[in-house]
Parts: sequence; C-alpha cells; structure tokens
Amino acid sequence: MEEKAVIKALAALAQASRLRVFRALVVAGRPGLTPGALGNTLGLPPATLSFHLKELAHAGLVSLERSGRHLIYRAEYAHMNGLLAYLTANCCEGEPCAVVASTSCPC
Amino acid sequence: MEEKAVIKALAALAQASRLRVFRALVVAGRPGLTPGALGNTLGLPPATLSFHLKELAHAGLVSLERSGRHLIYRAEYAHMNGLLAYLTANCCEGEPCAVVASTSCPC
DNA sequence: TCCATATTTCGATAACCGTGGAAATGATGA
DNA sequence: TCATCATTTCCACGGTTATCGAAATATGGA
Repeated sequence: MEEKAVIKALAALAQASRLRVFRALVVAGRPGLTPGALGNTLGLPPATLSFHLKELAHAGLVSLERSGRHLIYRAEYAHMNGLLAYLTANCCEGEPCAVVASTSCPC
Repeated sequence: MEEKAVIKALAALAQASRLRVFRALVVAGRPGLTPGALGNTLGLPPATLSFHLKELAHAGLVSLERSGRHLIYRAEYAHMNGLLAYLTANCCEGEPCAVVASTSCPC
C-alpha cells in the first residue's frame, strides 16, 4: 500500500460521522448496510451521509453494489488490513515485537 | 480507547509529513529520534516539524523526553495498538475472522 | 557570564473540510 | 407512463489546517 492511499484512508476515518459509518459496516460484515439503514442508525441527514459514504468509497474503505432500488455498502477489509500493516511495518528496528498487525480478514 | 482519542490519532496520521515522522519513529524504536535528526532525514523546516511533533504528541502517538539540550521523541506503541484494535473490534458480526489487530508491542 | 546550538512560539496566508437544505437523478411496481 | 421511494448532486457558509519566516526561549559549555 502506498503512502498516498494510506493518507487518504486515514483522513477518511479521521472524522466522527465517517468513523461511525465505517465501524457500523465493519461490524455488519458481509451483508453490508444501505444508506437508509445507516442514516436511521446514526441519525445523519441524507446529504451528509451520502457525502461521507463517497469519501469512504474514494478512500477504498468501502465498496457499494446496487440491489434493486437500494445500494449496499460494505467494509473493504483488505484495504483496512493494508492500512494497519502499513502503520506497523518495520517496527522497532527488527527488535522482537508482537505488532505486525496481522493478516487478512476472510469474512 | 474512546472515539475522540481515535479520531485525534487518525487525524494526526492523515498528513504526509506527520505520517513520515511517525513512521520514522516507529522504525527507530526504543532509542527514538531528535527533532534535528528527523528534520535532516525528512527535509522539514524546524517550525513545521515542531508543529507536527506537537500534533502527534497531543494525539498521544509520540512521547518526548529531554536529554541535555536534545529532545528525544519516541513512538507510543501502546497507543498505536489501541487505535488498530478499535478499527477492527467486533468485526464481521462474530463470523470467524483473523483480524483482531493483535496485542501490544514490547519494544 | 556569554555564546552557540536546539527547539518552540508567533503570526499571517491560502487552501481544504463538514454540514445540510433544496433540487435532481435513478429505480421500481402499478 | 406515472407515482413513489432511495439516494445523490449542488451550493454556500463557517471553521479548521498546513506552511514557514522571524523572533523568542531553553540548554550546556567555555
């Protein structure tokens, strides 16, 4: 993962409404959530929510799929894991160190 | 870790200069680095670097210690790990999932 | 005490970001 | 085709952020 993508992802998450949206999608897992459901849960007006979802999608942290007249948003676990890995890479000059924020999420 | 702290940490990292500073400190490990060394490595003017270091310190991502006429900045691994854990908590509705960004860094 | 070096604070500027109402777009079923 | 519901785009406002030169503040050594 490149620095630019990392910064975009971090910036996307560094905002209360977006972090909540993303967390809700992370918890939701495979089935994902529609903007309507997210809006109800989090109490965000449609325009605001749409703005933030686009921001998250741009950052690669969520994906969307149309299903009838609904959209389904899902967390992109691989991208999130790339982000975590970037932050911990080459930690501590090779000293023994348990971070190496693991792996991938096969949800 | 609370949402507010998480957002502060993410915002602190969502900026190229700061991310580079933090990464340099993560790699440096226990010995840490002085602002002078960071400035040389990253080519940042003193005022800019100082601004960013304060930002990182405020976010809890780095700590500093005075040593003679030098300051030593270090990455706060525990805080970083708290951040990673927050992002992956309760992932995927309890489906089996390898994320759970591990543990702590005993560097 | 005084100097040289390390680092921070001040201040000004330009650019970016979050918010949400109102209007537009897109999709479906009748 | 039309009515309806879901979602996005447009727009304007106020607030926050990054940058860095110049000046101020440590600190230790001579």
